[in-house]
Amino acid sequence: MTTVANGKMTKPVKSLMAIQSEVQSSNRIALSVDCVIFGFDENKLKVLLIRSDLKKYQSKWSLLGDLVGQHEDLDAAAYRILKQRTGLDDVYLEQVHSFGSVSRHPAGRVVTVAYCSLINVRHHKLKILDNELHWHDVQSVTDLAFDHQQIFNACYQWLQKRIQEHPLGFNLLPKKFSLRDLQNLYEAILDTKMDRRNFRKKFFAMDFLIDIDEMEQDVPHRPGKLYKFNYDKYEKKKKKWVGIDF
Amino acid sequence: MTTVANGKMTKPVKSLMAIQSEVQSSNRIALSVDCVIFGFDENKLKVLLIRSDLKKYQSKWSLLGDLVGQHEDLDAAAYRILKQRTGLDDVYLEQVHSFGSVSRHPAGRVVTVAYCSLINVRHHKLKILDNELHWHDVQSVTDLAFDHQQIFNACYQWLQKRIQEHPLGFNLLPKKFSLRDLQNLYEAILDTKMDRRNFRKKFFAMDFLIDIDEMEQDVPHRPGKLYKFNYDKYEKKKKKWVGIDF
DNA sequence: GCAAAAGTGTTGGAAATACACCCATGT
DNA sequence: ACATGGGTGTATTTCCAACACTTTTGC
Repeated sequence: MTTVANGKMTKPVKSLMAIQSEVQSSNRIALSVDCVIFGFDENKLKVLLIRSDLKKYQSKWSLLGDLVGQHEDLDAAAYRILKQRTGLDDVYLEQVHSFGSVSRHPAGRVVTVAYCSLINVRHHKLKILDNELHWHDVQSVTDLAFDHQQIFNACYQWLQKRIQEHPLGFNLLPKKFSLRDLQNLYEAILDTKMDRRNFRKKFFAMDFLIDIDEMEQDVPHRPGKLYKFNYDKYEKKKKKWVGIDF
Repeated sequence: MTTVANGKMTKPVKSLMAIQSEVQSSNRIALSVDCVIFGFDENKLKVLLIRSDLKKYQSKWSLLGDLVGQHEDLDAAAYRILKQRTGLDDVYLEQVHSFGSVSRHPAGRVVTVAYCSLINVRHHKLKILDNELHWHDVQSVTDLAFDHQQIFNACYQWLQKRIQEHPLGFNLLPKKFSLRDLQNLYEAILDTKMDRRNFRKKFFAMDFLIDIDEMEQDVPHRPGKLYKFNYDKYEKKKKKWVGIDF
């Protein structure tokens, strides 16, 4: 980081103190984290929303966010918000993008960093239901508060792209799942239909599924086999991708 | 954004003023932008670096950055830095990632947002050479100041992935280029060798190159044809990608 | 005429797609 | 017995990788 303000640089070197004073000057900005928390239930992709804190947006839904503390790592702030809202802490979480328009927040300048999290809805019951916290179908998410619609859209697109390249989807499923569950997940997220046989072939060919020799229970049809995802094997085999593909 | 600090939320709605006071409270953080500016020259991928401002890092190179102004959009800050350092303003620029470890900067808490820019070295002469601003081979970039090595690595990886999926590379080339130029660019960025015939076939099949019916000049061998990239056609044809590919 | 890189096609293998029938279970 | 979805195999097509010779220019 440099400290040029006008493009004319005269002193090649600054003392630590000179920079400290700039960093501590009035030139500081409120920084928040907003979490887009995806879940999967009843074969639909869901997202966690709350009612906006703010009167101006009282009737609108918003993402889960909070200011980042002075002495808190950015990632840590995201984990804190997740923990506070869902009670979970060992979850998938990834930074997606930062949003910093001057006028994005009515209370003043707030730059926000968006994080995506994928959690298993069944592994956790929402306990803190303040602000009407609950799951919404992603299809029905419109007109969020602030610029949260834009943030949500960016994260949803990110997810769609991401699950095609990385095995994130498993975070949304129970540890044991059937191939049908897996396909439903992909179809829901990508909003598409896939051929059942080819889907199956593809995943078996990847060789990251462990057959745990159990079957579905209480289904009104022939039960399917259950599998676990083999993270270790995936880590070892990750492909190096070289090819051009616009 | 909400304002819960302890996970127990009592008031479901806050006034704008209540939030304003939080945003304006001491809970603010210095925010900077760091630019990783890539160029391509002599068949090598280059990056712009300066000497660190800071005595502590006096012998080290660092990225080009500056604090974000109170009333400045995040993207605008990145464009400003580019303009100040390179004199260019109509360039490719994209946000990559934010870095927010508490201890990443010795002068205090500074969260930084990394941007990548791709510019054509020939279209611009560096005029402001303060802090020994100049181009470095990416291969030789090691041991940057602050956490800039980490930022640089993230941006370089981002670039490698990105040029395989999107036609960014053309920003690094002159408007008119030969297929050899294009292949050299890809080989330099991806640090690999490609088959000339297959490369050619691939790009012609994409059908985004315009044959401008000119030839290379002053080359000591048979001159190649020159092409331009057809951005319009690309925008129309962009593929929708559905497929699983870990 | 020689050096250096441009330009050009074919072939074999791998992967993706499309597609239809039998099987196991619950009701 | 029937309804529901599970499980499997094959033929076709498409895409990718490997590979060698002729052409044009400058020197």
